[in-house]
Amino acid sequence: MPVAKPESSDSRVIAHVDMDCFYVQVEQRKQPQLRGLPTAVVQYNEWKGGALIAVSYEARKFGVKRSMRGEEAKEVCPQVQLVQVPVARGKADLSGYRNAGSEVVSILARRGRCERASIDEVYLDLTDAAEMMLADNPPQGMETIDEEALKSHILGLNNEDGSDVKENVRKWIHRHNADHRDKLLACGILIVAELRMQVLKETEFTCSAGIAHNKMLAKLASGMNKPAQQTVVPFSSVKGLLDTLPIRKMKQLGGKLGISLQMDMGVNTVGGLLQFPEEKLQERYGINTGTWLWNIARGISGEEVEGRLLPKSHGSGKTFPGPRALKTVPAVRVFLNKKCSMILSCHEVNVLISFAIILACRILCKLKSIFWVGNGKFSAAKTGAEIGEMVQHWLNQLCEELSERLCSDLDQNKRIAHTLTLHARAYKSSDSDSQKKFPSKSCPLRYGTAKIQEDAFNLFQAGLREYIGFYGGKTQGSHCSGWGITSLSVSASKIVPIPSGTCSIAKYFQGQSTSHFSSMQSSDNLNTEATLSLPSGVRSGSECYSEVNLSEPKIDFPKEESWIKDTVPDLDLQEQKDLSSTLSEKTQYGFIQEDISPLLLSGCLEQNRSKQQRDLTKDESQFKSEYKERKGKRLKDKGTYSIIELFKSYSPNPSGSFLSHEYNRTVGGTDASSSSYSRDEEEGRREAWGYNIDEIDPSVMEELPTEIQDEIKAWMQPHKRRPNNMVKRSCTISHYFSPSKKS
DNA sequence: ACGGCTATAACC
DNA sequence: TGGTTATAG
Repeated sequence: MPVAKPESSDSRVIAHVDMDCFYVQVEQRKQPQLRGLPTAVVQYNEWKGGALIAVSYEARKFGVKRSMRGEEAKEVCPQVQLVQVPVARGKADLSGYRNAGSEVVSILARRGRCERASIDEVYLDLTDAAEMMLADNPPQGMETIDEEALKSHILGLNNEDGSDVKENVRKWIHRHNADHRDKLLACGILIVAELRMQVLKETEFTCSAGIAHNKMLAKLASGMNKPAQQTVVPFSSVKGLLDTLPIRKMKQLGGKLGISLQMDMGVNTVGGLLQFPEEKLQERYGINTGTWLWNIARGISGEEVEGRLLPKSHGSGKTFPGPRALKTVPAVRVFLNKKCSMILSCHEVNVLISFAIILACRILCKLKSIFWVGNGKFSAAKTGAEIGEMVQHWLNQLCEELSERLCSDLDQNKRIAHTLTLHARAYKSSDSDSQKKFPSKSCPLRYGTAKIQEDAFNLFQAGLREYIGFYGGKTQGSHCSGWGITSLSVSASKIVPIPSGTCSIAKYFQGQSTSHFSSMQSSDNLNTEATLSLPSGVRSGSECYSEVNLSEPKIDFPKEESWIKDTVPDLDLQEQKDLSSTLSEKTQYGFIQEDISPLLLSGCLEQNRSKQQRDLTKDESQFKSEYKERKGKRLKDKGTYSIIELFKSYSPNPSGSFLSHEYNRTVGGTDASSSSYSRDEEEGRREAWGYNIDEIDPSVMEELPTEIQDEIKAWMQPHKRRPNNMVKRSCTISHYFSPSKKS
């Protein structure tokens, strides 16, 4: 798993910054009266006081630990303040913490390349900043050293008998005879101290940091002195550090690999690895892991700090542990059924009363099952159909959250996700292979909450078909009863920035509209060129996505309302092929530019529309005829419309445009800027995508600055080397049009 | 059959 | 490739 990347004589300055009990700090900022008190953040308060996921340092003094239950925490520390994780849509909502993390990242990114390693951790490459400082204003010549920097811990600095620790640090920083690497680290100390103070000042959060020559050592160091302190690993103290470092403390070695090292190789410290030749380690753990191990034993780790401020994927999930599993036969029902049969078999009881009781039990069960769907309290259900409803209910919640997050990512960072993946865990109580895993499934991601919900549910059904397997129809009815779902999650990945052309055009308009674009621009945009410049025909026509099998028969559940629906509008076979080949083309590397605007429109605008307007989507036959029509027109489409639509979608209000009405009319002949869509306007909006390049008033172009004009011109005649392009694009657009079914 | 919810990366 | 597995906080 870890990949080898040797690099000797590493003179970089790398920092790892780790927020102190981050969730607690976020809650304390919200409720300042909690500051200084033993505090813990807890999620799901129903069962034994909920599970702790973050513990303040004050509370840790009392022995409160992560992964305690709320009640346990109260036992060891009665005065502990328990704050609940916010709940939205029946699940924990971490968005407050994610946003707080972004605040921090935007500050830490100021002095060098910055990699967001998790919600509360970043790596910084401060080499350039340190070299610059060394050249311009070296610490050795500074009169005073910042107080925060003086509080640093420098590994290997001998602080003996009551000597003034800060004074020792000051001397270390000031040393003129230090080697170049130590001097660089001295600069790193000052820079990181300053960054940490800025973080504190601007966000009220404290953090700890490690400063070293590579990521591995910086990470190691950041955890050594917490909270609110920083630790430095000079080159000279690396060996001493690793020689005694328990091997499990090393990142990546906290799991099975670390256990294996201990058990199979008898190695208990990182330094203990030194005795093995590289070949031996490779032989045992594979070429990559082997070299990696050999290197870390020597403190070598060439991993670069990636310039990435934003996450690579978004996900939303929920577990339904044990008793709460989304399962077929709930305990309560079994219990009641037993009672019922006991009563029935008891002769002295009046038959009429028996029936009344049974009826009452049935109603109770029914109520519970419905109630559960309403507020998530009960997991009672009895048939596959009802499990389906529960799954659908939760998937809808998860997809809603995911969609919301995708939309803000699009808004704030101008990025689009291309793959939707569904994960689930399930159990089968009766069957032989009960430990069989529920397969995860993915498909192209279409923007828009309803579409994501629909697709996710289809993915679930595809997974379920595989998971349950097909054992005949009716005879097996009873075998289907013993299964349940213990976790569900949906995630969006393959997130790429909108092409730079679009971005620079967007920036031009940014100047004209008011504050629509938010501050967090990622350095990821740099990747855009690379993405776009990749040769487009590289891959042969092979499929990019394994298709969810679209034409499988429905599963027969015992007595069944078959809740597994057909998954796609029934296009003819050729059309389906077109669609899928489009998908593989589209998602090859990045995407075809023309795909953007349908995404933007059908996605985020739709999100802003009210729910009752959602049923405006076209029905299936309309969709099909429109699809065919577009197939016919494809050669006329040149991609122009997508520019226009893109502009519209950048408008500061939900539906309107920052372009003037005149502009809209000129360009599209449709006024799409009213604040809500009527059915007609919806139609107009759709039709707008069909604009022919010739329909655009040339004067529109002339209003733009020349460099933008050039960009657009280049954009209008793209993909010369790829005559097939138009066909594929056309299909893709139809794909985005595909009607959302009810959900 | 309670440690929940995310996220990343390597492997095949 | 997508899907699985390991890892971490």
